[in-house]
Amino acid sequence: MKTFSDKVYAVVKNIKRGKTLTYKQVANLVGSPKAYRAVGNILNKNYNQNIPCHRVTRSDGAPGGYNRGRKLKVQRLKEEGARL
DNA sequence: CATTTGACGCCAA
DNA sequence: TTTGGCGCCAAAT
Repeated sequence: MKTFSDKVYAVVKNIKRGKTLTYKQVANLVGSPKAYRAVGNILNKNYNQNIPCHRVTRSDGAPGGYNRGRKLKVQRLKEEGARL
């Protein structure tokens, strides 16, 4: 299945440790720079453990949201040494 | 099938 | 600088 959501998963899963991408960047990589909305929506409904969605942040520098609590997200990013 | 929602982004005031 | 409003996409209701 090669749908928009699958591409999003692929991109997010492809994020390496210590690397962070913004929703806009992900949307741009999947081929729809304006689908940033959908990116967040897809990750939100598909909170998957095998997908490092905590490495996807907002362009404003805010961590954004998370399905298990933003604190955890920020904590993980800090531990991984991800920089914005 | 139509409408609403959502972890957003950018621009104008 | 902060707030408000608009635009866009996919999935859920």
